[in-house]
Amino acid sequence: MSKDAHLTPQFFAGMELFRDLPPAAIEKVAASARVRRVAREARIFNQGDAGVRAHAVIEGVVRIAQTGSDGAQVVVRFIGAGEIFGAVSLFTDARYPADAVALVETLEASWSEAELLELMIAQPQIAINVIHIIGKRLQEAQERMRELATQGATRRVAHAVLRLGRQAGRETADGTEIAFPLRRKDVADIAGTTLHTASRILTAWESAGLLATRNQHLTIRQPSEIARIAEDASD
Amino acid sequence: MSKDAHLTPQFFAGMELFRDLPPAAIEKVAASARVRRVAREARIFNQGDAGVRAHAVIEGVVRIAQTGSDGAQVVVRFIGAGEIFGAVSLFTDARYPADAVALVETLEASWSEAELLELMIAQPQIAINVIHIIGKRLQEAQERMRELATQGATRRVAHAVLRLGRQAGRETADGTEIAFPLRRKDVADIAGTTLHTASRILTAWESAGLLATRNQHLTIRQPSEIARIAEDASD
DNA sequence: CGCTTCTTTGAATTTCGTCAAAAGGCGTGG
DNA sequence: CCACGCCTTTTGACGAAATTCAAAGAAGCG
Repeated sequence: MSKDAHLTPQFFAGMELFRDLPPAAIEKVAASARVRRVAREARIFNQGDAGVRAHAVIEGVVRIAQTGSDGAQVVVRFIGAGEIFGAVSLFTDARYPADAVALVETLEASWSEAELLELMIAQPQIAINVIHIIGKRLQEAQERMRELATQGATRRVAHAVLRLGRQAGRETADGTEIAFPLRRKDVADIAGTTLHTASRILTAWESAGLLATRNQHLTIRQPSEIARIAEDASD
Repeated sequence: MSKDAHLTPQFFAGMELFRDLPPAAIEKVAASARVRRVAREARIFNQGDAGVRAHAVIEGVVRIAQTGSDGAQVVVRFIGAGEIFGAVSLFTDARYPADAVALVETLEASWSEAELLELMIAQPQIAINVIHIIGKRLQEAQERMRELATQGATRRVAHAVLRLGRQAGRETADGTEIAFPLRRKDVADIAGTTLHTASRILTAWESAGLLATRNQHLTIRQPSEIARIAEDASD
């Protein structure tokens, strides 16, 4: 990973959070950001931690997962470069509602609640961007709720794979490769099923040539076929 | 229902959306609102409709439900007096992502995207309030996702009932009564199960004296016991 | 090369959805 | 006021789907 090629104001200007801001405001954003390098598998924050900050991934990937009192967990989402996380709880709880773990070595920026609030008052556009971002996530969450409530495991896994491809897909000769390592357990926790069921489904698709996994890296070879399964009520 | 006793600026000032605004701004809010009376069971908007506006319930209750391509649906939430709805899609889609149906006769206010945007630019506090509101909803959605993915139907119904009690509970001699009519199907669509399973569970609780339903009105008689079921991993 | 972590696979069990049908409530209109 | 019809709820039986239990196989790492 490049040392700090991304620590320029240009990077922040390209984030959805800071879209349509004047250069002077971007300077302020860059100046108040705290930047940290995080090792693979390291935790950026834990569910229940106080001292909430707003975070953004500069380079790398972060997994956001919520754990219940019984230990069962769901992957809420993966955060890639330019995306924000941990910001929802800023104005609500003062406690993080989920865990954030780096999937690969990651460079991360963050702002305190006071800093972000000040930026938003000065630049209402930032607040509007935040609404935009979490609005989309709320819609996605509601879709996933419907899927979980009404569809079988196979379709949910198909949706999970497609969503990952859309969010973190990289085109290769072989198909769409998902840019970060994914364990079967991760897929299961996204789709809302068990490690075992997810394994069976993915292995079956692998045998059928719909996708391939090599070293925890998943490649979608026949997106159209997986899309068909995702929509096929008989699965 | 009172004719238009709620159409005063005071009502808007009490909404979370317009919290901490100067009186002059509240006046503007009131002036630009379009107010409508909606009959029981009438649709305020349909999933897929264009021409999105931001809505708020002044009096009554609205059910927000999302329907999949296969017809299966989930109740996303119920909106009571003072709460907003339909606002998430404002900055994202230009299309409503769900249906809104009045459960009882309802008085509803709405603003166009342009109006709300103007209000937010002038008063960034409004945008911050929106973030607060949809942030809470996103957290709730993520909790429900975890429940749907990991818990059995009994616990989910228990959570649904408790959530309803918290949101729309009215204390009576008999216990906490939920302020609006609820069909078994509604409970099922909230909990993410079928009408039949929901009926079995609720009937069993009714026999055990944990709750009562009279004329589609549900009263929670033993919240603590239902809370125990909601947390009990063995259910 | 051995250990740890992840994945695969089989079999038994359970839960819940589906199918089916009857019973109950409420309002309407005769 | 009663009877009819529609909508909602209850209940039973059955079957499919997925979780759980169990164990072995593979792959990467030190």
